[in-house]
Amino acid sequence: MARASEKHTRVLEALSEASGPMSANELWEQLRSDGAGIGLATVYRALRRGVDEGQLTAVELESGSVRYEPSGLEHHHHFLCSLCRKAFDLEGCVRNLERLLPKGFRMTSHEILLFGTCSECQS
Amino acid sequence: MARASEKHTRVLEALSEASGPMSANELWEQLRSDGAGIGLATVYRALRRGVDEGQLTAVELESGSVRYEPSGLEHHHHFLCSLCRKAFDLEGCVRNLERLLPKGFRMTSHEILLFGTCSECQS
DNA sequence: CGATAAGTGAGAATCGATTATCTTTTGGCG
DNA sequence: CGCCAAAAGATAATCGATTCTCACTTATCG
Repeated sequence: MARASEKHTRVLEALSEASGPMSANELWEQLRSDGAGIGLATVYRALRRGVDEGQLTAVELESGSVRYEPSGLEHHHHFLCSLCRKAFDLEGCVRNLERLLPKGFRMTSHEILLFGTCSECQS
Repeated sequence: MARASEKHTRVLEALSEASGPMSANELWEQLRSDGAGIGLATVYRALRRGVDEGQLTAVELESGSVRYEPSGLEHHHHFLCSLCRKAFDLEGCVRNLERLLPKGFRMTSHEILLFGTCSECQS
């Protein structure tokens, strides 16, 4: 049976404390620099199990890298910093997206992504 | 010097007639089914040159595949059909995106992506 | 008509992300 | 304490997308 092992827990914790969705690699680097001896494979395992068990959700903001965030967050969107490549959660949404929809199309969800430089990279 | 060869031209033409950005593979399949004997490598070459020369722009709507569209289109967004995976251009935009921006962040561009089923796949 | 640089096709090679493998470690329980 | 399934680590293998290689074809220009 699945155990809430320490490494597994740390991956989930890191994500719930993050300011935005993170990729496997970002998590791996952060956890190591935090002093956790953890393998990349373990990070991937934790992410996969997290998604399978419903605690995590995968978000795809750009080609070639999937990021993860805790499930059940309030509806929100993301900001992707062009310099550090980090993703940040944004609050709020916009209205009337339906009016962009062509006739005959049905919309089930949407995504808004802002690009630019984050406050860190501004300096 | 670069020549405007037939194959190269057909890739650009296909893109300018498309109803949305297309991936290398989509272009390849469409051109072949249109009766053009063309290799995948040639499609990639045409796309790369198109981007280099400024006629094409790459857009990344989902992880693992880059799509291309003619440069210089009016500002617009995209719809991605969850069934056929095709991307479609949308007209119009929304206002007040700036208000989503956290303090200290600078926005240089944005992207809006609607998901659902296209009119074709509705039936 | 050549000559030659550009273009093409097909498949091998590469690349980054992710997964599998296999051995070692660890947590929980009798 | 000792057992054993679950976890973890390290690294090899895989996967899909893209690029490279190389032999062959085709414009273009003198």
